[in-house]
Amino acid sequence: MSKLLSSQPLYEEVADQLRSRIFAHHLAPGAWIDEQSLAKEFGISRTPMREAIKVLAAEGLITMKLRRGAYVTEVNRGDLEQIFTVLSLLEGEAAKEAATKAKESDLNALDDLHLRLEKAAADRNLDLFFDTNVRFHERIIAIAANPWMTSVIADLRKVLKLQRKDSLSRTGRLQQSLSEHREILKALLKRDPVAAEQAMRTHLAHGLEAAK
Amino acid sequence: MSKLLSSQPLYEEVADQLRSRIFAHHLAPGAWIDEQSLAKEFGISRTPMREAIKVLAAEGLITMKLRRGAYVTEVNRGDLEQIFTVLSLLEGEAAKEAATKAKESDLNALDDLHLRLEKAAADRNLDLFFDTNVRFHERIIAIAANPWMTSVIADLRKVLKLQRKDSLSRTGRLQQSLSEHREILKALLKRDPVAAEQAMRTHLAHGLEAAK
DNA sequence: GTCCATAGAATTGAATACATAATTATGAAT
DNA sequence: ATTCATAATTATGTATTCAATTCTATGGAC
Repeated sequence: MSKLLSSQPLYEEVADQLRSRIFAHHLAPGAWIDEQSLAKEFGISRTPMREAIKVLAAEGLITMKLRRGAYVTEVNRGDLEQIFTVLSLLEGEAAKEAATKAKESDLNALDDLHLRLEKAAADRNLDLFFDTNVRFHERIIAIAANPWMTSVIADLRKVLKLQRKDSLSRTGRLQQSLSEHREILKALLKRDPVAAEQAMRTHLAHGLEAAK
Repeated sequence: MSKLLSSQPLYEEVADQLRSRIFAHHLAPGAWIDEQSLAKEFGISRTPMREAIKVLAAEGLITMKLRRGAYVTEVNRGDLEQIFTVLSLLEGEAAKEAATKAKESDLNALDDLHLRLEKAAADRNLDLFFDTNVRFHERIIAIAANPWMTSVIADLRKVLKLQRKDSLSRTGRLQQSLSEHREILKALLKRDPVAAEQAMRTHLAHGLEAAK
């Protein structure tokens, strides 16, 4: 089945779809990736499927075992701690830099996002809350304008998504997360780098607690 | 040419060789990766060559352009600044954690490595100095024992290696680097996390200056 | 009935073959 | 002579085929 004139290579499209399946736990951690069945299901040959698997392996979502195939990566408590350690460092730095680099339009956008966050929380709309939360963080990272840092953070966040995201549904966690976001926003609006960094680090440290 | 019973997949072996060629600037930044010629030269088919290229692309050493092949990544001054920002954060954290986590044997090993470093400097043996320097840093990172952080640092350091490493040959830079290492070691031996982090950050910040 | 050995099936790894898009070269028209 | 169009060549992307190893199942021995 030859795909013509696609704007992105087939293996990337396949990688996207595999990623979605993994995040949706349709392919659960520890599960074996049956490249033959999946290729048949996608209507493609094994070649682009194998290339897609290698992309996800490089991202850490898939673990390859020599001559024994590919498996969805399993992250344990230790991995989570280590990843959060790195993430809080990097996103803390991003917040710090954002405090000085942000343009007025950036701050307005963040203010708006935070407003949506408050609204989503008030409406108990967890999906929207989660989505807006991600966008808030991504916006701060974008303001720091360090593509290498951005890409590292993105990769680590992908690995975190292997874990189920039921943390926010915990009693009180949503309100706490909200108030932490308020602190971050406040520091950014005051253009206080140190406070922004501190607030972001605290927020992510609590994120670990919430992630079980 | 079928390779039997190899302990690592062919594409990884090929990736290693390609990496060496890139670091040696035999494949210079901006150069086109001719997968056909290279596969023929390596005596393999294009399949594992393409897989190896994807691995290096994930590491950031190679940049792929849709239907236009793969090229050795070119890093500019801005990239270097951004990468050093991330590296000094992460290796600073590694040094901080090493200060408390290190066992006596670790500290002895670091002391020994530093001695070799002083010796290499006295002998004006730049290659040995550079090699020992890398091992000193790697040892500290290993003590921090955070595989995710380790892997991020390793990837970023690979990208840095795209740049020629003539910085240490600069007048005085070698002596300065040495004295910075002394500071790091001193802080670790005193098990002072804050000082170790600070010393490592300073060291890497100067590394950027030295990298042109 | 359990354990080990061997044969078969299934699956990964690699090579070859083919299709499609991009680049280069050739040639005609202005 | 220069420019544009078209043909030939080259390279990438994908499919198919082949080889070799691992897994599984069957059968025999204890």
